Amino acid sequence: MSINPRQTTESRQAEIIATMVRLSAERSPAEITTTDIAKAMGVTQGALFRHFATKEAIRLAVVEWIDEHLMFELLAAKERSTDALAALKAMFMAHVGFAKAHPGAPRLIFGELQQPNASPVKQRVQQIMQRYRQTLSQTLAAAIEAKLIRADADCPSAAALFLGAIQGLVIQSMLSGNTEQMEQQAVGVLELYLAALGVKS
Amino acid sequence: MSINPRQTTESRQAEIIATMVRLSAERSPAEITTTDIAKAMGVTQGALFRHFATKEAIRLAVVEWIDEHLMFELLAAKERSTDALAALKAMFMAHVGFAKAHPGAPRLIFGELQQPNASPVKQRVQQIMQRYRQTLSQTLAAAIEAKLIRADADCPSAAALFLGAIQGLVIQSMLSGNTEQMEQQAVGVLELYLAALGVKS
DNA sequence: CTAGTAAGTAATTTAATACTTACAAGCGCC
DNA sequence: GGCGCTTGTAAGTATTAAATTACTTACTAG
Repeated sequence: MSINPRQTTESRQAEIIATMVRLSAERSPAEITTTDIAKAMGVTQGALFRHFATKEAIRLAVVEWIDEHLMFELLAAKERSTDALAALKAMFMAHVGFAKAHPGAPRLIFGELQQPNASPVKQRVQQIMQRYRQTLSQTLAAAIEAKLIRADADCPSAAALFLGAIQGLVIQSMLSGNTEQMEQQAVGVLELYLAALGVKS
Repeated sequence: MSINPRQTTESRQAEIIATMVRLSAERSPAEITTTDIAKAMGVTQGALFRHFATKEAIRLAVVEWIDEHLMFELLAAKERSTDALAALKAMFMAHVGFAKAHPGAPRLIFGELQQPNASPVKQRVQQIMQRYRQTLSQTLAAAIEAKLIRADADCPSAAALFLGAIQGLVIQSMLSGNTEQMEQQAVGVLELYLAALGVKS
Protein backbone atom coordinates (compact mmCIF):
# COMPACT_ATOMS: atom_id res chain seq x y z
CA MET A 1 0.00 0.00 0.00
CA SER A 2 1.23 3.44 -0.89
CA ILE A 3 -0.33 4.89 2.25
CA ASN A 4 2.62 3.51 4.10
CA PRO A 5 5.88 4.12 2.40
CA ARG A 6 9.27 3.65 3.94
CA GLN A 7 10.22 6.37 6.37
CA THR A 8 13.28 7.47 8.25
CA THR A 9 13.93 6.13 11.73
CA GLU A 10 13.60 9.65 13.08
CA SER A 11 10.08 10.15 11.77
CA ARG A 12 9.06 6.64 12.79
CA GLN A 13 10.31 7.22 16.31
CA ALA A 14 8.20 10.36 16.50
CA GLU A 15 5.24 8.41 15.14
CA ILE A 16 5.71 5.63 17.69
CA ILE A 17 5.85 8.14 20.53
CA ALA A 18 2.77 9.98 19.28
CA THR A 19 0.89 6.72 18.87
CA MET A 20 1.81 5.61 22.37
CA VAL A 21 0.58 8.89 23.84
CA ARG A 22 -2.59 8.73 21.78
CA LEU A 23 -3.39 5.14 22.71
CA SER A 24 -2.67 5.88 26.38
CA ALA A 25 -5.58 8.31 26.40
CA GLU A 26 -8.02 5.44 26.40
CA ARG A 27 -6.23 2.39 27.74
CA SER A 28 -3.79 1.61 30.50
CA PRO A 29 -0.29 2.33 29.13
CA ALA A 30 1.05 -0.80 30.80
CA GLU A 31 -1.34 -2.89 28.74
CA ILE A 32 -0.48 -1.32 25.40
CA THR A 33 1.53 -3.87 23.48
CA THR A 34 3.98 -3.43 20.66
CA THR A 35 1.38 -5.12 18.46
CA ASP A 36 -1.17 -2.45 19.41
CA ILE A 37 1.23 0.34 18.50
CA ALA A 38 2.22 -1.32 15.23
CA LYS A 39 -1.40 -1.93 14.26
CA ALA A 40 -2.30 1.69 14.97
CA MET A 41 0.57 2.76 12.74
CA GLY A 42 -0.30 0.34 9.94
CA VAL A 43 2.97 -1.47 10.23
CA THR A 44 4.02 -4.92 11.40
CA GLN A 45 5.03 -5.49 14.99
CA GLY A 46 8.61 -6.37 14.18
CA ALA A 47 9.10 -3.05 12.39
CA LEU A 48 9.04 -1.19 15.71
CA PHE A 49 12.27 -2.86 16.71
CA ARG A 50 14.00 -1.22 13.76
CA HIS A 51 13.53 2.10 15.55
CA PHE A 52 13.72 1.25 19.23
CA ALA A 53 15.86 -1.51 20.69
CA THR A 54 13.40 -2.43 23.43
CA LYS A 55 10.00 -1.46 24.68
CA GLU A 56 11.59 0.25 27.63
CA ALA A 57 13.42 2.52 25.19
CA ILE A 58 10.02 3.51 23.81
CA ARG A 59 8.74 4.32 27.28
CA LEU A 60 11.81 6.42 28.01
CA ALA A 61 11.42 8.32 24.74
CA VAL A 62 7.76 8.96 25.54
CA VAL A 63 8.59 10.36 28.96
CA GLU A 64 11.19 12.59 27.39
CA TRP A 65 8.68 13.78 24.81
CA ILE A 66 6.25 14.69 27.57
CA ASP A 67 8.94 16.53 29.51
CA GLU A 68 10.04 18.50 26.48
CA HIS A 69 6.57 19.53 25.38
CA LEU A 70 5.14 20.26 28.81
CA MET A 71 8.15 22.37 29.73
CA PHE A 72 7.83 24.23 26.47
CA GLU A 73 4.23 25.13 27.28
CA LEU A 74 5.11 26.15 30.82
CA LEU A 75 7.98 28.33 29.67
CA ALA A 76 5.78 29.96 27.05
CA ALA A 77 3.13 30.65 29.69
CA LYS A 78 5.72 32.14 31.98
CA GLU A 79 7.20 34.35 29.32
CA ARG A 80 3.96 35.84 28.24
CA SER A 81 3.24 36.91 31.82
CA THR A 82 4.12 40.32 33.16
CA ASP A 83 4.92 39.33 36.75
CA ALA A 84 5.66 36.27 38.89
CA LEU A 85 2.10 35.92 40.14
CA ALA A 86 0.65 36.06 36.64
CA ALA A 87 3.28 33.49 35.67
CA LEU A 88 2.07 31.08 38.36
CA LYS A 89 -1.50 31.40 37.17
CA ALA A 90 -0.53 30.96 33.55
CA MET A 91 1.63 27.92 34.30
CA PHE A 92 -1.18 26.32 36.25
CA MET A 93 -3.64 26.70 33.43
CA ALA A 94 -1.05 25.72 30.83
CA HIS A 95 -0.35 22.48 32.67
CA VAL A 96 -4.04 21.69 32.91
CA GLY A 97 -4.40 22.56 29.23
CA PHE A 98 -1.56 20.20 28.38
CA ALA A 99 -3.23 17.38 30.29
CA LYS A 100 -6.43 18.11 28.41
CA ALA A 101 -4.70 18.20 25.03
CA HIS A 102 -2.77 15.00 25.77
CA PRO A 103 -4.84 12.89 28.17
CA GLY A 104 -2.46 10.00 27.70
CA ALA A 105 0.46 11.93 29.13
CA PRO A 106 -0.51 11.88 32.81
CA ARG A 107 -1.49 8.22 32.52
CA LEU A 108 1.94 7.40 31.19
CA ILE A 109 3.62 9.33 33.99
CA PHE A 110 1.44 7.68 36.63
CA GLY A 111 2.29 4.33 35.11
CA GLU A 112 5.99 5.00 35.49
CA LEU A 113 5.50 6.04 39.09
CA GLN A 114 4.63 2.45 39.87
CA GLN A 115 7.91 1.07 38.71
CA PRO A 116 10.74 0.12 41.07
CA ASN A 117 13.16 2.88 41.99
CA ALA A 118 16.01 1.43 39.96
CA SER A 119 14.11 1.79 36.68
CA PRO A 120 15.81 4.35 34.44
CA VAL A 121 12.46 5.59 33.18
CA LYS A 122 11.27 6.24 36.71
CA GLN A 123 14.49 8.01 37.54
CA ARG A 124 13.88 10.29 34.60
CA VAL A 125 10.38 11.08 35.88
CA GLN A 126 11.85 11.78 39.28
CA GLN A 127 14.31 14.22 37.78
CA ILE A 128 11.59 15.94 35.76
CA MET A 129 9.38 16.48 38.78
CA GLN A 130 12.26 17.75 40.87
CA ARG A 131 13.22 20.30 38.26
CA TYR A 132 9.60 21.34 37.97
CA ARG A 133 9.34 21.90 41.69
CA GLN A 134 12.54 23.94 41.64
CA THR A 135 11.19 26.18 38.89
CA LEU A 136 8.01 26.67 40.90
CA SER A 137 9.98 27.50 44.04
CA GLN A 138 11.95 30.11 42.15
CA THR A 139 8.83 31.71 40.71
CA LEU A 140 7.22 31.66 44.15
CA ALA A 141 10.29 33.31 45.66
CA ALA A 142 10.18 35.95 42.94
CA ALA A 143 6.52 36.58 43.75
CA ILE A 144 7.39 37.06 47.41
CA GLU A 145 10.20 39.41 46.45
CA ALA A 146 7.75 41.49 44.42
CA LYS A 147 5.28 41.45 47.34
CA LEU A 148 2.68 39.76 45.18
CA ILE A 149 2.11 36.91 47.66
CA ARG A 150 2.45 36.41 51.44
CA ALA A 151 6.00 36.96 52.61
CA ASP A 152 5.79 34.05 55.04
CA ALA A 153 4.64 31.47 52.50
CA ASP A 154 6.76 28.31 52.54
CA CYS A 155 8.00 27.90 48.98
CA PRO A 156 8.62 24.12 48.97
CA SER A 157 5.18 23.50 50.47
CA ALA A 158 3.62 25.91 48.01
CA ALA A 159 5.33 24.14 45.13
CA ALA A 160 4.12 20.78 46.43
CA LEU A 161 0.57 22.06 46.75
CA PHE A 162 0.70 23.55 43.26
CA LEU A 163 1.62 20.20 41.78
CA GLY A 164 -0.83 18.34 44.01
CA ALA A 165 -3.67 20.60 42.96
CA ILE A 166 -3.03 19.77 39.32
CA GLN A 167 -2.49 16.08 39.99
CA GLY A 168 -5.75 15.96 41.91
CA LEU A 169 -7.59 17.52 38.99
CA VAL A 170 -5.99 15.09 36.58
CA ILE A 171 -6.89 12.09 38.74
CA GLN A 172 -10.47 13.23 38.87
CA SER A 173 -10.57 13.57 35.10
CA MET A 174 -9.05 10.12 34.73
CA LEU A 175 -11.92 8.76 36.79
CA SER A 176 -14.67 10.68 35.04
CA GLY A 177 -13.07 10.67 31.60
CA ASN A 178 -14.11 14.29 31.36
CA THR A 179 -11.29 16.70 30.60
CA GLU A 180 -13.70 19.56 29.98
CA GLN A 181 -14.89 19.43 33.56
CA MET A 182 -11.28 19.35 34.73
CA GLU A 183 -10.49 22.64 33.03
CA GLN A 184 -13.55 24.27 34.54
CA GLN A 185 -12.77 23.04 38.02
CA ALA A 186 -9.18 24.17 37.59
CA VAL A 187 -10.27 27.79 37.77
CA GLY A 188 -11.89 27.34 41.18
CA VAL A 189 -9.00 25.29 42.53
CA LEU A 190 -6.46 27.81 41.27
CA GLU A 191 -8.35 30.63 42.98
CA LEU A 192 -8.30 28.70 46.23
CA TYR A 193 -4.61 27.95 45.80
CA LEU A 194 -3.86 31.61 45.32
CA ALA A 195 -5.81 32.40 48.48
CA ALA A 196 -3.36 30.14 50.30
CA LEU A 197 -0.62 32.48 49.06
CA GLY A 198 -2.51 35.47 50.40
CA VAL A 199 -3.80 36.65 47.03
CA LYS A 200 -7.24 38.27 47.13
CA SER A 201 -9.61 37.30 44.34
CA MET B 1 4.92 -28.21 56.95
CA SER B 2 2.88 -27.39 59.97
CA ILE B 3 3.46 -23.69 59.46
CA ASN B 4 0.81 -23.79 56.83
CA PRO B 5 -2.23 -25.78 57.72
CA ARG B 6 -5.53 -25.69 55.91
CA GLN B 7 -7.54 -22.60 56.51
CA THR B 8 -11.02 -21.32 55.82
CA THR B 9 -11.80 -19.44 52.63
CA GLU B 10 -12.57 -16.37 54.68
CA SER B 11 -9.18 -16.25 56.36
CA ARG B 12 -7.41 -17.06 53.10
CA GLN B 13 -9.23 -14.24 51.33
CA ALA B 14 -8.05 -11.85 54.01
CA GLU B 15 -4.54 -13.21 53.67
CA ILE B 16 -4.58 -12.81 49.90
CA ILE B 17 -5.74 -9.21 50.22
CA ALA B 18 -3.12 -8.42 52.85
CA THR B 19 -0.42 -10.04 50.74
CA MET B 20 -1.47 -8.06 47.68
CA VAL B 21 -1.32 -4.79 49.61
CA ARG B 22 2.01 -5.72 51.13
CA LEU B 23 3.60 -6.72 47.82
CA SER B 24 2.24 -3.57 46.18
CA ALA B 25 4.38 -1.48 48.49
CA GLU B 26 7.47 -2.42 46.55
CA ARG B 27 6.38 -3.47 43.09
CA SER B 28 3.89 -2.30 40.51
CA PRO B 29 0.54 -3.90 41.41
CA ALA B 30 -0.14 -4.61 37.76
CA GLU B 31 2.96 -6.79 37.63
CA ILE B 32 2.14 -8.83 40.71
CA THR B 33 1.12 -12.28 39.51
CA THR B 34 -0.99 -14.91 41.18
CA THR B 35 2.23 -16.93 41.46
CA ASP B 36 3.84 -14.06 43.38
CA ILE B 37 0.96 -13.89 45.82
CA ALA B 38 0.85 -17.64 46.28
CA LYS B 39 4.60 -17.83 46.85
CA ALA B 40 4.44 -15.07 49.45
CA MET B 41 1.71 -17.01 51.21
CA GLY B 42 3.53 -20.33 51.04
CA VAL B 43 0.82 -21.92 48.96
CA THR B 44 0.51 -23.09 45.36
CA GLN B 45 -0.76 -20.80 42.64
CA GLY B 46 -3.85 -22.86 41.94
CA ALA B 47 -4.92 -22.61 45.57
CA LEU B 48 -5.77 -18.92 45.13
CA PHE B 49 -8.58 -19.87 42.79
CA ARG B 50 -10.26 -21.81 45.57
CA HIS B 51 -10.90 -18.46 47.23
CA PHE B 52 -11.33 -16.00 44.39
CA ALA B 53 -12.87 -16.85 41.03
CA THR B 54 -10.60 -14.55 39.04
CA LYS B 55 -7.74 -12.17 39.56
CA GLU B 56 -10.08 -9.27 38.97
CA ALA B 57 -12.11 -10.46 41.97
CA ILE B 58 -8.94 -10.16 44.04
CA ARG B 59 -8.39 -6.62 42.82
CA LEU B 60 -11.96 -5.68 43.65
CA ALA B 61 -11.64 -7.16 47.12
CA VAL B 62 -8.42 -5.24 47.68
CA VAL B 63 -10.03 -1.95 46.67
CA GLU B 64 -12.90 -2.66 49.03
CA TRP B 65 -10.47 -3.43 51.83
CA ILE B 66 -8.73 -0.10 51.27
CA ASP B 67 -12.03 1.76 51.23
CA GLU B 68 -13.21 0.13 54.43
CA HIS B 69 -10.01 0.69 56.38
CA LEU B 70 -9.28 4.20 55.14
CA MET B 71 -12.83 5.31 55.86
CA PHE B 72 -12.57 3.81 59.31
CA GLU B 73 -9.48 5.88 60.05
CA LEU B 74 -11.05 9.03 58.65
CA LEU B 75 -14.21 8.57 60.66
CA ALA B 76 -12.21 7.94 63.81
CA ALA B 77 -10.18 11.09 63.19
CA LYS B 78 -13.36 13.05 62.66
CA GLU B 79 -15.00 11.76 65.78
CA ARG B 80 -12.14 12.56 68.05
CA SER B 81 -12.22 16.18 66.88
CA THR B 82 -14.13 18.86 68.71
CA ASP B 83 -15.10 20.98 65.70
CA ALA B 84 -15.29 20.85 61.91
CA LEU B 85 -11.96 22.57 61.39
CA ALA B 86 -10.13 20.22 63.74
CA ALA B 87 -11.85 17.37 61.91
CA LEU B 88 -10.43 18.52 58.57
CA LYS B 89 -6.93 18.68 60.00
CA ALA B 90 -7.27 15.29 61.67
CA MET B 91 -8.64 13.68 58.50
CA PHE B 92 -5.80 15.10 56.46
CA MET B 93 -3.16 13.69 58.75
CA ALA B 94 -5.05 10.41 59.16
CA HIS B 95 -5.12 9.94 55.39
CA VAL B 96 -1.41 10.66 55.11
CA GLY B 97 -0.81 8.29 58.03
CA PHE B 98 -2.78 5.57 56.26
CA ALA B 99 -0.71 6.01 53.12
CA LYS B 100 2.42 5.71 55.23
CA ALA B 101 1.18 2.61 57.06
CA HIS B 102 0.06 0.96 53.81
CA PRO B 103 2.27 2.25 51.00
CA GLY B 104 0.81 -0.32 48.65
CA ALA B 105 -2.69 1.12 48.96
CA PRO B 106 -2.22 4.29 46.88
CA ARG B 107 -0.29 2.32 44.27
CA LEU B 108 -3.19 -0.07 43.93
CA ILE B 109 -5.66 2.79 43.60
CA PHE B 110 -3.48 4.57 41.04
CA GLY B 111 -3.24 1.31 39.13
CA GLU B 112 -7.01 1.01 38.95
CA LEU B 113 -7.28 4.60 37.73
CA GLN B 114 -5.62 3.51 34.52
CA GLN B 115 -8.25 0.98 33.64
CA PRO B 116 -11.01 1.62 31.11
CA ASN B 117 -14.16 3.21 32.44
CA ALA B 118 -16.25 0.07 32.08
CA SER B 119 -14.09 -1.85 34.55
CA PRO B 120 -16.09 -2.70 37.68
CA VAL B 121 -13.04 -2.15 39.88
CA LYS B 122 -12.52 1.32 38.49
CA GLN B 123 -16.19 2.12 38.96
CA ARG B 124 -15.80 1.16 42.61
CA VAL B 125 -12.83 3.52 42.96
CA GLN B 126 -14.88 6.23 41.30
CA GLN B 127 -17.67 5.73 43.81
CA ILE B 128 -15.25 5.75 46.75
CA MET B 129 -13.67 9.04 45.69
CA GLN B 130 -17.04 10.64 45.09
CA ARG B 131 -18.28 9.71 48.53
CA TYR B 132 -15.03 10.97 50.01
CA ARG B 133 -15.44 14.33 48.31
CA GLN B 134 -19.02 14.56 49.53
CA THR B 135 -17.94 13.92 53.11
CA LEU B 136 -15.31 16.61 52.76
CA SER B 137 -17.81 19.07 51.31
CA GLN B 138 -20.13 18.48 54.24
CA THR B 139 -17.38 19.00 56.76
CA LEU B 140 -16.28 22.13 54.93
CA ALA B 141 -19.84 23.44 54.94
CA ALA B 142 -20.06 22.75 58.67
CA ALA B 143 -16.84 24.68 59.20
CA ILE B 144 -18.27 27.64 57.31
CA GLU B 145 -21.45 27.44 59.35
CA ALA B 146 -19.37 27.56 62.54
CA LYS B 147 -17.41 30.52 61.11
CA LEU B 148 -14.18 28.56 61.40
CA ILE B 149 -13.22 29.14 57.76
CA ARG B 150 -13.93 31.77 55.10
CA ALA B 151 -17.62 32.09 54.34
CA ASP B 152 -16.99 32.52 50.62
CA ALA B 153 -14.87 29.38 50.21
CA ASP B 154 -16.09 27.13 47.38
CA CYS B 155 -16.68 23.73 49.00
CA PRO B 156 -16.28 21.51 45.89
CA SER B 157 -13.03 23.27 45.00
CA ALA B 158 -11.83 23.02 48.59
CA ALA B 159 -12.63 19.30 48.63
CA ALA B 160 -10.77 18.83 45.34
CA LEU B 161 -7.74 20.70 46.65
CA PHE B 162 -7.80 18.69 49.89
CA LEU B 163 -7.61 15.44 47.94
CA GLY B 164 -5.09 16.86 45.49
CA ALA B 165 -2.82 17.98 48.29
CA ILE B 166 -2.72 14.45 49.68
CA GLN B 167 -2.36 12.85 46.27
CA GLY B 168 0.51 15.16 45.49
CA LEU B 169 2.27 14.15 48.69
CA VAL B 170 1.68 10.49 47.95
CA ILE B 171 3.02 10.82 44.41
CA GLN B 172 6.14 12.47 45.71
CA SER B 173 6.66 9.68 48.22
CA MET B 174 6.15 7.10 45.48
CA LEU B 175 8.96 8.76 43.58
CA SER B 176 11.32 9.12 46.49
CA GLY B 177 10.26 5.95 48.31
CA ASN B 178 10.35 7.98 51.46
CA THR B 179 7.12 7.97 53.46
CA GLU B 180 8.78 9.65 56.44
CA GLN B 181 9.46 12.74 54.39
CA MET B 182 5.88 12.70 53.15
CA GLU B 183 4.50 12.94 56.66
CA GLN B 184 6.81 15.83 57.50
CA GLN B 185 5.92 17.73 54.36
CA ALA B 186 2.25 17.07 55.05
CA VAL B 187 2.33 19.47 57.96
CA GLY B 188 3.52 22.35 55.81
CA VAL B 189 1.12 21.58 52.99
CA LEU B 190 -1.80 21.29 55.41
CA GLU B 191 -0.95 24.67 56.91
CA LEU B 192 -0.93 26.20 53.45
CA TYR B 193 -4.21 24.49 52.60
CA LEU B 194 -5.81 25.91 55.71
CA ALA B 195 -4.57 29.37 54.75
CA ALA B 196 -6.57 28.98 51.56
CA LEU B 197 -9.62 28.54 53.77
CA GLY B 198 -8.78 31.71 55.63
CA VAL B 199 -7.42 30.00 58.72
CA LYS B 200 -4.57 31.88 60.41
CA SER B 201 -1.69 29.73 61.59
C1' DC C 1 -16.52 -45.35 60.60
C1' DT C 2 -17.94 -43.61 56.71
C1' DA C 3 -19.54 -40.34 53.30
C1' DG C 4 -19.49 -35.67 51.79
C1' DT C 5 -17.30 -31.29 51.42
C1' DA C 6 -13.80 -27.86 51.44
C1' DA C 7 -8.93 -26.73 50.71
C1' DG C 8 -4.81 -28.07 48.89
C1' DT C 9 -1.28 -29.76 45.16
C1' DA C 10 1.08 -30.52 40.71
C1' DA C 11 0.82 -30.46 36.15
C1' DT C 12 -1.29 -28.74 32.06
C1' DT C 13 -3.62 -25.66 28.80
C1' DT C 14 -4.30 -21.57 26.27
C1' DA C 15 -3.22 -17.28 24.93
C1' DA C 16 -0.28 -13.32 24.94
C1' DT C 17 3.96 -10.90 24.78
C1' DA C 18 8.59 -8.99 23.68
C1' DC C 19 11.99 -9.84 20.84
C1' DT C 20 14.61 -12.35 16.70
C1' DT C 21 15.63 -13.91 12.26
C1' DA C 22 15.60 -14.76 7.23
C1' DC C 23 14.43 -12.60 3.53
C1' DA C 24 12.66 -8.72 0.28
C1' DA C 25 12.52 -4.28 -1.58
C1' DG C 26 13.20 0.63 -1.97
C1' DC C 27 16.61 4.53 -1.86
C1' DG C 28 20.84 7.14 -2.53
C1' DC C 29 25.39 7.17 -4.50
C1' DC C 30 29.14 6.32 -7.30
C1' DG D 1 22.84 0.27 -13.46
C1' DG D 2 24.51 -2.22 -9.93
C1' DC D 3 25.91 -1.90 -4.57
C1' DG D 4 24.98 -1.39 0.01
C1' DC D 5 22.39 0.33 3.62
C1' DT D 6 18.04 0.98 5.67
C1' DT D 7 13.30 -0.09 6.38
C1' DG D 8 10.02 -3.27 5.93
C1' DT D 9 7.64 -8.09 6.21
C1' DA D 10 6.38 -12.77 7.77
C1' DA D 11 7.21 -16.27 10.50
C1' DG D 12 9.18 -17.99 14.44
C1' DT D 13 10.92 -18.47 19.50
C1' DA D 14 11.05 -18.30 24.40
C1' DT D 15 8.68 -16.93 28.21
C1' DT D 16 5.08 -15.88 31.01
C1' DA D 17 0.34 -15.35 32.75
C1' DA D 18 -4.21 -16.80 34.34
C1' DA D 19 -7.09 -20.42 34.65
C1' DT D 20 -8.28 -25.48 34.65
C1' DT D 21 -7.91 -30.20 35.64
C1' DA D 22 -7.33 -34.61 38.07
C1' DC D 23 -6.26 -36.07 42.05
C1' DT D 24 -5.30 -35.90 47.35
C1' DT D 25 -5.92 -34.79 52.09
C1' DA D 26 -8.18 -33.04 56.16
C1' DC D 27 -12.37 -32.09 58.73
C1' DT D 28 -17.25 -32.90 60.17
C1' DA D 29 -21.91 -34.80 60.67
C1' DG D 30 -24.75 -38.69 60.99
